[in-house]
Amino acid sequence: MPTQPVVFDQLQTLVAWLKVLAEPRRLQIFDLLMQGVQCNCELGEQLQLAPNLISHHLSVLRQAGLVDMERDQVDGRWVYYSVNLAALQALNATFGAFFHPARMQQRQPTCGPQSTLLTLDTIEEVFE
Amino acid sequence: MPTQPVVFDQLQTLVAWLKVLAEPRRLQIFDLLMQGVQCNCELGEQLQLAPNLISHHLSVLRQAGLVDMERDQVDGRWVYYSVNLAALQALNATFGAFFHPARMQQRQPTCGPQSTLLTLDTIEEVFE
DNA sequence: ATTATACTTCAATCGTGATTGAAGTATTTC
DNA sequence: GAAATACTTCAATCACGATTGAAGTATAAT
Repeated sequence: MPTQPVVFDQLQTLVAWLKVLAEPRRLQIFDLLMQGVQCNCELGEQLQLAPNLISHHLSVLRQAGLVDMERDQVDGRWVYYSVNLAALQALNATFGAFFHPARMQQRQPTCGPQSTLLTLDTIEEVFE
Repeated sequence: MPTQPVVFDQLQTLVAWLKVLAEPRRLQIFDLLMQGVQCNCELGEQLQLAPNLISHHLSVLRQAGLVDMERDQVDGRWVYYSVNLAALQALNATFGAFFHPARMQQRQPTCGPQSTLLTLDTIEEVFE
């Protein structure tokens, strides 16, 4: 029985991130925040989306640690949102590692007729 | 009004991929296929999942172009699945580009009190 | 204090997609 | 040709999450 290629926890973390980002509006919001700090109303105007929806999506992004929030020092009614750089770096590194083409391996199925075919890799084992 | 940072189509494509992969079982299946060719039954045994579910997830992965399918030449009842290398490369490149930390930019909100504060970038424009 | 603004939270509805179980298909073996 | 195997497709249920609308909160202006 082959060992599990990626640790379960890593996979769960990756799925959590993917779930958060696999939503058009949310990905757009994230993308807009890559352009720099923005407030709810700016995002809403650009995406033609109601403020409560923006707020909701931002909270999801925030819970995932992908986005930071900061209240205005002068007028506390305003809230500014930005991408969390550390999270972005972690995200990028994890994605890059997981989906790196070099991780792909050669392997024959262990069941079906193919499993009995000899490959260049296994043929030497037979003669031992 | 700022220009849209990423073209809508690109974003949709990315979301489509993310949706497909943002599912624990599916990501596990994809991860297992990174180890090499496998058939339905092998995957099912490793994940303790019914064959029809495996089949369903594989068809989703296949529709997204991420996974290829091949019938056994000797015994056509057996079907082998593998990761599509070109798709993996495209995926990796797109993710890498989108989530690259270097894409992050400095920007001040255009509304709220912050918008009236002068920055080093904008202060020279004022004197023109 | 009262009102207005900017945003957040809550409750309810709606839709998409995961899961389940059963029927269907393709292929090989007897 | 009939039975068996490996897998696929279909129909139905279930659950999670997006959306909506309304109430709630925090802050500032009057």
